[in-house]
Amino acid sequence: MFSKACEYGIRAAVYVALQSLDGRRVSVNEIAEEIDSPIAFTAKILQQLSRSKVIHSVKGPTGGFELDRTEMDTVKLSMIVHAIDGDDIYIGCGLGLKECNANQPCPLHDKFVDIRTDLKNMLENTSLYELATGLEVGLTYLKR
Amino acid sequence: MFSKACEYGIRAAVYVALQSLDGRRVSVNEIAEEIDSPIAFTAKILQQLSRSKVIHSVKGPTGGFELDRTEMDTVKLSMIVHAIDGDDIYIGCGLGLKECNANQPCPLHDKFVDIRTDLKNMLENTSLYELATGLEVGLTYLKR
DNA sequence: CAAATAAAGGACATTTTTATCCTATTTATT
DNA sequence: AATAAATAGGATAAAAATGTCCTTTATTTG
Repeated sequence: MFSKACEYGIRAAVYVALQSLDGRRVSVNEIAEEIDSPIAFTAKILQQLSRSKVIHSVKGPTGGFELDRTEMDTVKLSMIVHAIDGDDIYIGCGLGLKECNANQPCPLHDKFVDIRTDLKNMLENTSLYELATGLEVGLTYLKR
Repeated sequence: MFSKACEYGIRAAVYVALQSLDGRRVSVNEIAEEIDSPIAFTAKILQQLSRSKVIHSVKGPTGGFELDRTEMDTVKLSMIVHAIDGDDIYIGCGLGLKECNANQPCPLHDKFVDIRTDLKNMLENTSLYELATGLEVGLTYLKR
């Protein structure tokens, strides 16, 4: 569904949000350790997220990644997916046709649109804050 | 969503079904031409589908690929996806966690399950016959 | 100011996916 | 039996995704 990069990206962003709830800024090393992902690859992804304004980065000692409380509400999963995987999930045809649309639909078009609309809505309505608080109260997990 | 191989596989299978409605057996070359896919790669995918009993292959002159009318009803998209992409779409965690399940869910688990259930149902309830007839009456398209 | 810390970024390596090419096998037709 | 047409399958190539390593840049602290 999502690329590996995107999976790591979401997990990383949720972890950053979780720690930011406590006012903690976190390093790439800590993030990779806590979400069980390859360090250097995770660093690249965090760069992307930072450039896309999904999370905030600070260089130097005591630096790291963080999000302020308002951003956690504003940042939806859709922004992360878009920053890393682009908009394939939203606009692409399920069967890979270039010119598939409502006027010239592929055999799967209508059925696919339904599912994708649900996915899109879910991503656009799910904030990092929501996911981070679920983790905080021990309802969900990020490792393994 | 699906791999390129799977996209080609579905398009190829639907085209085979469409032609089989008219009792026509089709060659790899014709299929690749009609669904606008790379010939040799498409041949490999057709081999997979043939080995998985999704379509029927016949060697030699006048040979090619075909499906009988009953098979078109029996063969669902889920079988094609399973034959080519395996069951990642069904069982994998949205965030790539190995041990994600209802007891130890990732932050996205519940929301993901809903969407995936819909996708699964769609794939399991959509037959090649249904897709082929849509093409036949000119409601849908396979190229571009 | 020097040293240490942490992200940014470039270059490269590995793995997986996608794609091609060539030979072998099967089979219909003459 | 010979030929030709078609799929099967092995070997390889190319491209994309994933992953690693090392240097640069920014910034805090002593």
